[in-house]
Order: sequence, then C-alpha cells, then structure tokens
Amino acid sequence: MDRLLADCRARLGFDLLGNTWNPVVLYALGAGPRRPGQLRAEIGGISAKVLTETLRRLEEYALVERRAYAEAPPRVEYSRTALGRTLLEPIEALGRWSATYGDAFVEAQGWDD
Amino acid sequence: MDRLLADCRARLGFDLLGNTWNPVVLYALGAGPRRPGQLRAEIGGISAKVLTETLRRLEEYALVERRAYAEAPPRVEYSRTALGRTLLEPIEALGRWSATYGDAFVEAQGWDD
DNA sequence: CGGTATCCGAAAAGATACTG
DNA sequence: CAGTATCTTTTCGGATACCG
Repeated sequence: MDRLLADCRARLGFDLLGNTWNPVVLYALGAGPRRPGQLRAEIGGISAKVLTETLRRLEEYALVERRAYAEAPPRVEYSRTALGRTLLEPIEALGRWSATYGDAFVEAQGWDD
Repeated sequence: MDRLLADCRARLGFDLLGNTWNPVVLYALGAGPRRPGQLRAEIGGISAKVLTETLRRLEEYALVERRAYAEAPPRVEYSRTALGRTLLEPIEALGRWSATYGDAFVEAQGWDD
C-alpha cells in the first residue's frame, strides 16, 4: 500500500480484472479445466463470441491455457496457468463479498441486473 | 462458491468493480477521506470529469459518501461508507496481487501501460 | 461444437472550455 | 478548487451468419 497508484504496476491487477468478463471467466475456471460450452452454461448471459474474446485475452496474458484435442467433434479445454491461479485469491475474495453482501445490496439498491 | 455465476447476486461484486475506475478510486479512498484533487494526484491519469463521474456512481451505490463544506474556496471530501469498507478486503487483495506479481507480469508481457 | 467475420449500438473515457 | 457542459473518439459487448 505504500505504492502510488500512479505507478502502473500497482494498478495491474485492476487493469486485468477491470472489465466485465475477465474476472467472471477467471472465476468460473476455478474448479478445474472447462470446455467453452460448460463455461457458457455456468456463467450465463455471455455470448460465444464474447467468451472466446475473453479467453483469448486471458490466454495472451498467460493467465489461461488453451488445450485443443484433435477429435471430431472438436474438443477444447481451458484452464488456469500457474500465474492465473495466483489471481484466485483476490477473485475469490470478490466472490465471497458477493455472497455475503449481495442480497443486502440488491435489496437496498433495487438491482436485479 | 456453491452459487451459480448465473445468479446475479453471485456476480454483484464483479459488476461493481468491473470497470476501469471504480476499483481504483475505491482503493485510493482506503486511507481515509480524500479531496478530489488529492485523489487525482494519487491516482494519476484520470481526468477531473471521469473522477467526478466515478465518485457519483460510487455514491449512488452507497459505497462512497460525499461531504461538502461551505467554505471559500470550496472543499469537498469523499470517504467510504460502511458498505464501501466491506469491499476493502477484495480490493486490497487485488492491490496485494499487483504488488506481488506486477513486476514479473510486466516483464513477461512487456506492459508499461 | 468451437471459432470467426461483420455490423451495430451503448457506454466509457478523453479533450476542452466554462461556472460558482 | 470542485463541478458542469459539450463534443469526439474508442472500447465493449450483443446479434447474426457462416466455416471446419
């Protein structure tokens, strides 16, 4: 906490998770390798295109690993890399917060997404 | 963690922090009340307009409180509400991640913002 | 099924100038 | 100093159609 936020490194995590789908997809990958179809079902409300884009982005950052199997029909699995797993702590802290305060917040603010 | 991500409440925290500035501003408010000018200096790279918009948004969510003093020149201070403080844990977890892995990540990815 | 290519609209964010 | 008002640019995410 002694770092200035102006230092880009101190803000890296916020950049990585500072969009709608990166943290959600990363969170959904918590329980092990997942196929895109599974991810879409578990996450809900994400289009195939946006999911693919998100996974590509995370792959680029070396947070997620893509493994394709030469089968028909095609099978692809995504999983976290070692670096991606280090993000688990802050992401799950956020998940815990949602579980703890979500109801109260939604009630107070009238949010239902 | 037994909640489906499709449940909007389980994703609330991700929505609140899932944009560029909300988490950064909330993080910058960690050390107590701040004036807009201070925030801009500490954060860096945020325009007055965007900072105001962000603070208004956070105020709307009851995460941040605005206090204006009837002085000249005008003085305004923003601070976290009790609810906003509950978000401190996940946000600081993200800050810690940045401090721990920021350098390695930037080096590996060639990011300098 | 996984992935790509377009096209499109909404929202975010930047720049600038101005008010109390 | 804090905030507002415009205007412009850009990014993001959604919809649809199509390929291997």
